Amino acid sequence: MDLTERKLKILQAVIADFIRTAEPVGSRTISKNYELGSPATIRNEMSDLEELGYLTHPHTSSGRVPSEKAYRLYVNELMKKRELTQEQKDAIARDLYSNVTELENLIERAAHVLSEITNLTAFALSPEKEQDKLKYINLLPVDPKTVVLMLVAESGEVSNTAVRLDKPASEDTLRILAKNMTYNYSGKTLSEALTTDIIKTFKADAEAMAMFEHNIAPSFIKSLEDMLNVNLYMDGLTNIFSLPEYNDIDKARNFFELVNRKQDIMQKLSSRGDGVLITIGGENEDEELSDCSVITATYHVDGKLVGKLGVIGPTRMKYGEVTSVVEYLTDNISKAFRLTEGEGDDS
Amino acid sequence: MDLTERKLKILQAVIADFIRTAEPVGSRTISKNYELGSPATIRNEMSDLEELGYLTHPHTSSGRVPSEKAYRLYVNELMKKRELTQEQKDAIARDLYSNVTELENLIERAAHVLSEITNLTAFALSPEKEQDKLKYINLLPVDPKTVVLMLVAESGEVSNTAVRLDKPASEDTLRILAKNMTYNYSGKTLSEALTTDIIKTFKADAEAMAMFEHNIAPSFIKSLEDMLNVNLYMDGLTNIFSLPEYNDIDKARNFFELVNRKQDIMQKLSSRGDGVLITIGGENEDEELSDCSVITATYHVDGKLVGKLGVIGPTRMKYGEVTSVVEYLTDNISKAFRLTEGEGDDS
DNA sequence: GTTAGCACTCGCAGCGATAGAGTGCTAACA
DNA sequence: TGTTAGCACTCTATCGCTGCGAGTGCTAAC
Repeated sequence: MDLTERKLKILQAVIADFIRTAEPVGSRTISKNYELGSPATIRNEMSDLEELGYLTHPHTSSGRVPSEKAYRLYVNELMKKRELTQEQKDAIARDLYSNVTELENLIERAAHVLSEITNLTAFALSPEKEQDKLKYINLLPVDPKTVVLMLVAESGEVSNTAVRLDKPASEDTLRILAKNMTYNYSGKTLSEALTTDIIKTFKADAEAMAMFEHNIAPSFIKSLEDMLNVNLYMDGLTNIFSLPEYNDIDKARNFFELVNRKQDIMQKLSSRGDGVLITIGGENEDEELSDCSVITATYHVDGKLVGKLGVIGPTRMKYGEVTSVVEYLTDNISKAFRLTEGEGDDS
Repeated sequence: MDLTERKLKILQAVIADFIRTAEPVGSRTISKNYELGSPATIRNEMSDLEELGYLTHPHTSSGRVPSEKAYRLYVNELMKKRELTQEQKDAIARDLYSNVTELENLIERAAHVLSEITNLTAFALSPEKEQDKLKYINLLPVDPKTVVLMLVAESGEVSNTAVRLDKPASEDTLRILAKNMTYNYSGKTLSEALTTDIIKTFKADAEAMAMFEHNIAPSFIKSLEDMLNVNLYMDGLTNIFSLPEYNDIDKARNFFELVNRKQDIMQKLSSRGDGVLITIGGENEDEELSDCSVITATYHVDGKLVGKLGVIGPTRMKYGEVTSVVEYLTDNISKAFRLTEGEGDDS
């Protein structure tokens, strides 16, 4: 790793140029635009860099292209995180908060903003809710044989489902059931609630029990599952059409088919580590992503809810810029939601 | 329009062949595969058909391609709606009902199934809810300064929002407000509720009024708007990559950019008429759709909720087959939901 | 009215020639 | 010893040319 100063500068120049133009970079170009010596000198240095594995050659008589190793070095040491300008920050904030009332909404917007700024395909996962706790459960009569099962979580999320009953239920019965449920489940995390054997925890008369078991419990489980569900938002899919690496129709097709498998994508993303994480080309375990880079970051809401967002694009991407934006966005989501939740926490 | 029998048959043959192969159809092909005369005869007839505007010529020495006028004739008179086989119907039903509990879910699935069967891009709009009526409104205390505003509509849809209050509210106050709201709004359609001047209809003490006006009314309006919102589901976007007409990267790009503008698409779709509707190429008012055909159909739930689904694809599409599938699907959605709703209507 | 035959048109794949970008190597220079 | 100018060489991309094949339109015969 003991590259000379000049080699580092040349490498950086090649990477910068290639990221900008997507064309192999020749020695003359570097020589002209940077004060690093004559084309011949640059050539010699480039030749060394190639031997060291930082550059490659599409064919003998073409310029140099950075290897994954080069990008890795760039990301770790050379790249400067470009701090966003105030204007950019303002623009992001404006876009992000316009017309947003719910977290899901904010997340969706974040994916949108991210794709707009980076000109890449962006995604965002709504928070994982394993740690969210049930706070309050209620059963509300709508008509004699319909009740609404309402669950409120500590995060503020509310779920409700209309439940059909086999026989009419008295308000009393409902009240008892709801009380019982709240007593047994409030304070439990959603996943705990889901794995608790529901029936055993109950005390009520036979009729109420039967109703609970046959009508309410299934809906309760379904609601919990729904609340636990993580949503994936994607945006900027068509941005790849502007990238020369996807000019080939088959490449474009593969990309779309990849990102269309939402289940796969969600799994891949959620298995990634925390913080800002950059994986380049073959560093992605996934064969299909071997010529893409993926940048993800984690946002936290109230130190409990955790979600991810990021971009996917060709290995040639503006790592510095994208990283800054992704960081800024995750910070802002955390802030925005601590704020909303905070309004109430002081009571 | 007084085409001879043979001309009609030839036209039909050309259309069928072109729909299958996407290649201009030559006279020899027709002559070999159908008993309609020698190549020379067919050529003469084709020449006539061209003069009448039913066929065109990409260039002098290539086969014939059907014009939009030809497709229109085909759709109106020549095409046989291919009744689905029992297997196909079963497969659809299986796909459609697997794991479906809510209407939204069913609609989303319908779009999926439709795209799978037709190999085209399919979309489905969730029902318009202007005619849905409010049935029941409730305000439920969660903690001293949080209540949940719950709206239940006659269609069974339930909406709720957590509302933060400026000051704690007593259960009594909430009960009075909820009663008042139910009294004033139940039986009103969602749009009526939205246009009713909310404050005027109220009678309550000053404090309750203030709380209603500042905290609850805005959430109420938002909830109504949410409930009125129509969702667009699309599926099978990548199917166009299998179509030769989208082998050109620019064509593909345009298509994706078109269907990505969801707002536009929704507007275009909802402004279309009822029943099964086929628009071919230039018949679409929209410039961008001028080389596409669009087939939509309307589904009804309980004779009240109305939504649309359909496909979009090149003018060369299997009109007969697609029409049948679209019809079968809309019928089944109507049935499926009359069923679910029906369970309760007998009470 | 139908059909065989034939000249003609046009798109397309394959081929070679050419230009241009860029390298690697050698030799000279500081 | 490191740097640089010069030059031969390599490889790609582009253009024009050619020949092939598919298909037409027309004419004349049936």
